[in-house]
Amino acid sequence: MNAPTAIRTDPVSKARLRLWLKLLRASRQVEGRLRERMRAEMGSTLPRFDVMAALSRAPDGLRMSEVSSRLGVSPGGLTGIVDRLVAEGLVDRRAAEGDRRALLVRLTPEGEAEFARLAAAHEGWVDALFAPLGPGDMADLAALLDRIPRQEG
Amino acid sequence: MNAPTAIRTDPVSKARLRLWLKLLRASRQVEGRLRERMRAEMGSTLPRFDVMAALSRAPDGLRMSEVSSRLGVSPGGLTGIVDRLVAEGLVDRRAAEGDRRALLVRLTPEGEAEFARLAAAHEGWVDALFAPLGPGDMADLAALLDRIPRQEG
DNA sequence: CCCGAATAGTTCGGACTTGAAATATCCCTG
DNA sequence: CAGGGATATTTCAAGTCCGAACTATTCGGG
Repeated sequence: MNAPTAIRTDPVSKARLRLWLKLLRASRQVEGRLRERMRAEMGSTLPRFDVMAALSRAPDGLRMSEVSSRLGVSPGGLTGIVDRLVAEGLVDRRAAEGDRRALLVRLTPEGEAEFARLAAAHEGWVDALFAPLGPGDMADLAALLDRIPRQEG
Repeated sequence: MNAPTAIRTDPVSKARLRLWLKLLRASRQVEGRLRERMRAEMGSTLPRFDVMAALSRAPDGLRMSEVSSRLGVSPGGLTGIVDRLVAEGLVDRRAAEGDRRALLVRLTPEGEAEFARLAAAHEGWVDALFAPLGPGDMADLAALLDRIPRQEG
């Protein structure tokens, strides 16, 4: 009678699907708000900000490939973003010593100032968006997210 | 001495920033894998799949604006995706009765078959990616994600 | 030393994204 | 019943993204 073996769609996999959709929605929600404010209040974009954030930690510059892999953006896509940052004078691109294939990309002083401005605003926005989560919640959420597989595998 | 009031960068807001980056990375990681397999194994894309998924729940069709708001994609962007689905014969777009501004979009029989194929594969991929999380973990994660603000606010 | 494989970047084509402007239609109010 | 504001959709420009093809350079083995 109503044999459980006849269940067609495994409820566990459906639950995982719903969880994934929830995770995706949450992430998109936050990202969308950050992008909107970055555009409207700062006149910039998240990809530009991400690249500047990576460079801000490396005063001596990073190779294109290093930025690309750290941000998880494809090398082709990075070229365009850096092109625009260079055109705006926020970033500096020059040959790496010892390897004529590679380029070193670095923030200019203007780029550092601009990044400081964007980073302060960005941190405040994130702080506000995640305010409902207490310290324990944050630790729990971080631990759970760590259980989702990374990279290759 | 060492007055706490002098702390320059609030560690709580830094922790929130790290948490957001972790959430973003997790989400991008999963999405990237799904996109890759959708492309390589199914010859499709996530946006197409998302639109078809929305339509699959509405046998009588949905308005462009309904699909757009359900998926959180801008109306302009939706036009292009639906254009391509129509060109492939997977979707059917026709005038709504009683409102000459609106269009009803619906899966064709071919679209339903294609969606069934994609959905089965997609569910399996998500299932595998979230396999490390047990039922309790999933409930916890869902509850935490629900604490992040939605929509306008 | 030299050639082929690996690596660094760019270029290209195509898809998707947003936000703003333009069109068309609806609906409400005076 | 006419105008005006709201709504539904498309078009457009700009940016971002991927993946594949291409160029340039480096490195390793014979």
